Amino acid sequence: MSQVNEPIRVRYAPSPTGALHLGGARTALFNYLFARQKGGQFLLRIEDTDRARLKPGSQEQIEEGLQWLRMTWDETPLIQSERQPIYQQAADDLLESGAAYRCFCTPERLAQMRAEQRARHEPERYDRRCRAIPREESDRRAAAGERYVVRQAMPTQGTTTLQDLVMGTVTFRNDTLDDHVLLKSDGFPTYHLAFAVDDHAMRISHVIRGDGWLPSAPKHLLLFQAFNWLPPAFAHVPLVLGPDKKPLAKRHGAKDVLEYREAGYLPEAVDNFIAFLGWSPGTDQDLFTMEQLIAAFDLTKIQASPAVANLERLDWLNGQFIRRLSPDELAARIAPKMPTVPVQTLAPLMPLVQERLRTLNDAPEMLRFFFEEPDGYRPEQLIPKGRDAATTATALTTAATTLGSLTDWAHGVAGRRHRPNGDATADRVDQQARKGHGPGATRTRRAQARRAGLEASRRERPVAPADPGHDVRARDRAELPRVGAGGGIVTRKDDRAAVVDRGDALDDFQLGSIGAARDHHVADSQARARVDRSGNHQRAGW
RNA sequence: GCCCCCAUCGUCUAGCGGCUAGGACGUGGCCCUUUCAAGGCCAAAACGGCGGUUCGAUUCCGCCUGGGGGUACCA
Repeated sequence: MSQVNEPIRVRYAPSPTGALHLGGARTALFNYLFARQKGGQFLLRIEDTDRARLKPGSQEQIEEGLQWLRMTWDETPLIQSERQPIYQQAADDLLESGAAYRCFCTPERLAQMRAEQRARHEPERYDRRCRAIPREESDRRAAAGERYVVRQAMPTQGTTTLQDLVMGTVTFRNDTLDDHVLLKSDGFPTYHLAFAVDDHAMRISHVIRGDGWLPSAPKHLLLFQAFNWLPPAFAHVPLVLGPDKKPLAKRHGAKDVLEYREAGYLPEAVDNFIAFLGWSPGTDQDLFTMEQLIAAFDLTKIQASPAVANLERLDWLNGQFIRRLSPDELAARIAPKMPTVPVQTLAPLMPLVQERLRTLNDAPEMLRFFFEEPDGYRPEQLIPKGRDAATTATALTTAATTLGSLTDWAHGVAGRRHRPNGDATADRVDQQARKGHGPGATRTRRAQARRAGLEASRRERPVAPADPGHDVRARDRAELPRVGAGGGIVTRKDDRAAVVDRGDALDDFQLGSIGAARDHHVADSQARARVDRSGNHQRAGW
């Protein structure tokens, strides 16, 4: 079915009716990976034969999405609306050979016909009335200016079998095939005609497309046959569903892959994520560079069942990729998210956040205390549980004095000082699940918030809702200006500082929220953030 | 209604007649830890149902059920 020794040429053929969504991006990626692995071409075709649904700017949007995801195409995209005469000619050829015929039925008659078929519980398809019109009469009526469409004349018996690279062998009975329209009365081709004509013209070797096309695949095969053309190989990939098991691209999640860019996702993570929607290399490796994806990709390993997009996995992947960036690279990626901060200022700060980021958009909030005055505390917020105002004031004053005397604020990369991983032995003991709160719950709330933010296409994550009566500290964290998020990374430089932050009154405190300490920080962010880069931050390649 | 596709943990998946059914995300616990993370260890969690074929079925076949898609002068 596929050509022997023909060069590999594939295409992604969106219709410009909107943005590039995750499912479309995946179809494009599968095409792209296949082409690059085989040393073939990856082409673009704009299917804009439906003038009614066309959306201006959509093509640019789709192209930008593809570019962001690092999919580059070869050759100039083919625009179907510019090729009308070619389709006309193709339809004429089919008319001539008897593989198609003119249909003069009005939309009203067709509607009535279908209504009757439905009432009789019969399959709804064209009753082929016009197929019986003699050629001469057909020509005469057309010449007289009567409106018509061109329909494909399907064989009435036998079967058509498709060898699909993903779905396997699929057989259709020809008598169930509809004489569908090839050329509309406005002179534009339908998808079916344009598809066959263009894939032939573009010398496409493999058609990798959504499995929504599977039911019409036999018609397409028959069409190639009618033209006496060698058909391409087919691979119908199952669609991507949203969390509600409904096809993606409709109501939920980001409709446009570019929204993922806005939400702070790395293109490499998104590529990795969508590649694994319905495909798996069959190994345990789950982090892949584009090059590795190209090397590992295998059309025949694509799952035949639809995949549900698990956005939590994308969050995790994104964190993994962020951690693998060099600090400079990370700073460059974060820079657009913090337009008021020069990238050189950002760079030394990266080790403070690199281990904790899940999206780039988390960075401004984590780094905020470097650049902003606190927006004010209510005194009661500063008093830890079990303390009173007086002892708290004393502690804060002591902290301010001690920290204020420090001159060197080198950072030890908190949490990374030779800290052997503990081995947990007494594990299986007492695994009572504490539902509703605890660290896990906090994480879940965050993930939900992140997604909520994505849905709303907002940059800012809404503050996690308080959980009254349960985890007081978690609640406080949510309510306080989130300076505390940076608190822990406030530095400690030597034992002295350590003594201070262990000070009696401070043990339940987030050091970073201490204004005096913060002030000191703000005084000289550069010097202060001389970061220990010897840590675990060089992770080139994996 | 008719046609087509699909069916392993909540999710993505490995499996291609004999496996303690493996991995990942997420979840829970422990460890590490001044916070949040990250990391390490551990745990709970799946072959939709019924019939066949076979010495033996998650795996092959059929039916059912359940999803999904198509059924336009949309792509």
